[in-house]
Amino acid sequence: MTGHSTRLPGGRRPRTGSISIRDVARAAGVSYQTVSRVINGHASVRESTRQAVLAAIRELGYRPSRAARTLASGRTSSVTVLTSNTTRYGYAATLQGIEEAGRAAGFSVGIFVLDSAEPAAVRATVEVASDPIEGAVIVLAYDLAGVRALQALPAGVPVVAAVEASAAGAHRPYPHAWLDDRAAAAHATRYLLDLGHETVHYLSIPSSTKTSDRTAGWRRALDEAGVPAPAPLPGGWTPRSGYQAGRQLAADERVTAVLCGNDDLALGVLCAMREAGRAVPGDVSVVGFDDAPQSAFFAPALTTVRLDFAGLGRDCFHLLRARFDHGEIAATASPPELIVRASAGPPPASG
Amino acid sequence: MTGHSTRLPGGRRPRTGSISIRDVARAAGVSYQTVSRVINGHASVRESTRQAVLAAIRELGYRPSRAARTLASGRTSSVTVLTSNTTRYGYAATLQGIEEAGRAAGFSVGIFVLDSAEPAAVRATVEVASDPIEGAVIVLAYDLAGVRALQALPAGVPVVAAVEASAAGAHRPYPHAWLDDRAAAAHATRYLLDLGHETVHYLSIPSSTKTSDRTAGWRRALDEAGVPAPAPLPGGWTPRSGYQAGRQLAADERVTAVLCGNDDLALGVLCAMREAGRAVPGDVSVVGFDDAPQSAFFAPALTTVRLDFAGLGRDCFHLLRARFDHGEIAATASPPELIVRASAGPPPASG
DNA sequence: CCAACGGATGTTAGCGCTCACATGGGCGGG
DNA sequence: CCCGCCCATGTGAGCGCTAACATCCGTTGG
Repeated sequence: MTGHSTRLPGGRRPRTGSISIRDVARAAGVSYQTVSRVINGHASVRESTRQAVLAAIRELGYRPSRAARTLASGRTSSVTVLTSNTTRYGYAATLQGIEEAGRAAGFSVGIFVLDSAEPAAVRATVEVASDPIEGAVIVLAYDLAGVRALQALPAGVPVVAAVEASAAGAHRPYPHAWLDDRAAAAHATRYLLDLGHETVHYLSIPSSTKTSDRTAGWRRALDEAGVPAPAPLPGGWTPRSGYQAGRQLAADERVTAVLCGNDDLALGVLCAMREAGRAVPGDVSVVGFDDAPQSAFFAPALTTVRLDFAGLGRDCFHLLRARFDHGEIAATASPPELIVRASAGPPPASG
Repeated sequence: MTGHSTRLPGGRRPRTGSISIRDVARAAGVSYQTVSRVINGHASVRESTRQAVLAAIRELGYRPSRAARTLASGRTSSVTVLTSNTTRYGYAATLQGIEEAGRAAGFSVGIFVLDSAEPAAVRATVEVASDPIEGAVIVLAYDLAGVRALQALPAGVPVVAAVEASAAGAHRPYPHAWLDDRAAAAHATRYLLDLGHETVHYLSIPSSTKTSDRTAGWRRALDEAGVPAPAPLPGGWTPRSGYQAGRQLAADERVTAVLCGNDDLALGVLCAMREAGRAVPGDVSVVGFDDAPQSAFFAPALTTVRLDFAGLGRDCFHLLRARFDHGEIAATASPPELIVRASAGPPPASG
């Protein structure tokens, strides 16, 4: 027998070819702990040592392993965002905001999309998405799937939610950030009313709850003006859905103003009106929601409510950190703002 | 002295409160290795044992730690996608495709956005994004930032790229997936030519390389038809950019057909034409690229090229896995397809 | 001139998990 | 009736890193 040259019990695969902190230490002639100190910017490392380590790092092309670091420290440096969609403007922009804030703080952000609002499916996705150590989660709870995800999240997972306007009385057991789309909807409705319209119809996006906030804002404005609220039309998210609803709206001579739950819906409505020979804004005014980059170029240019989704995303991230670090965070999202363009005007002369 | 009750050297914080495989093992009365086997679906675990372990898992609410698993196995189960944007339709849809395929395979997907194409910025982002153990990266190299990221990626990082049509002769040192937008551009151009237009103008998106593939396809179709190619107009990504270029185009009586690098650009052009009193498609035909969900509802409905970004995303992911697992993957992305709607028609009667 | 100090560095343990191997108990065949 | 085999399970090691502590050294002040 060749003795110790035989594979010892536990003699291991050299597995990954990646260079570790130990390789760097060897190259720099220090202990690996010193390397760790350099990486983490700890004080009390002599400048010459630090330089030697840095040189070794560069030479070997060493990059730290996030997994190992997370495991060893117990501190995570990544967030997972749960969303039902990545292509819709509001969602994508929020995501981009989260990523921006996260990257600035040295966090990596992961995404999980909720394919369906089906409780079992949501539960399954949530299950894998909520890692006990990678932990932190941001849920885009603009819709049913998101709200359900929030509920399905195991207790103890640090979470913040991006939600529709926070209801005054609603108790939410998790930190959350929101854009005041309730006030925004009220504002847009009032704008239309002030233009002289007798009432304003509302084409809604699918709601996350029984009472959508945009719907609530619209209804409030109508109530305050003492105007009876027509039944809101339930819409989807897409232009197609807006188009279908738009055909109904166009067929009804009495509708002269319609507020849409988002710009895609408004685009569909615009298309349906054109097809039906109803002039916008001559015969009917339409106002959108979100101010997607395209909306200024619709025919006619869409009057809409601008929402600072990226700011909301950043706020969500900061809220998450605040939860662990300190206590205070300043909101960075701009308040909603009505962008007046060409798609809304006074009602036609004769009623 | 209370003896061993004093903190031993190395006596540790019980740090994370999270339940580990060992807690489950204790609860189920087996070794932690058996728990590991159950989790990983290994054979040779007696059914009764498996059930006991499963019960313990449920009861304790145990969820495996991805970090620990990755670290121990050396195998990663996550991908990072590098992109310069998340809101643009093509990017967002590709991302969604990657996520879908990834989730189906039990992978988590992270994103890093490249804020700028500035080499130093790209390098910095790439540096943090490429974890030596989480390793795998998909780059959305539709633009300069993406292409630079590809170059800046440290050697040894497993990477696949989503690129513009693969140039026949171009040697790419990494696996990549693409949609044949070169052929698609040629097809769209030919369509316009066949409609009777003397030539076709091209409004390009910013190119990742000196020779964009969409541009190349357009030029090829023109060459094949023996038609001189007008200078392509350099555009950006946004409707605004399309609008600005569109004003120039509208001012030139000779342009009767314009192909746009994406639908946003086309939207801007449509807007500019309308403003200039040039009828679409009566006076000038415009064709877009991508087939965003909005495009069918533009005024007029946009004739455009549909690109299967989600399929491309899925392909990228599978390519990445194939690199390590087996060798073959079947493309799932649908080929580009010209969607004929209302924005293109024959040129005006008199030349 | 030596104790006490403190800055720089090394040592030990272990995060939660997987891998390679060791072990034990039930079974069939000689 | 005992051996060898295999299935089920346990044990030992270590993935790359951080935290806590130990140690070593050159100073300084009494």
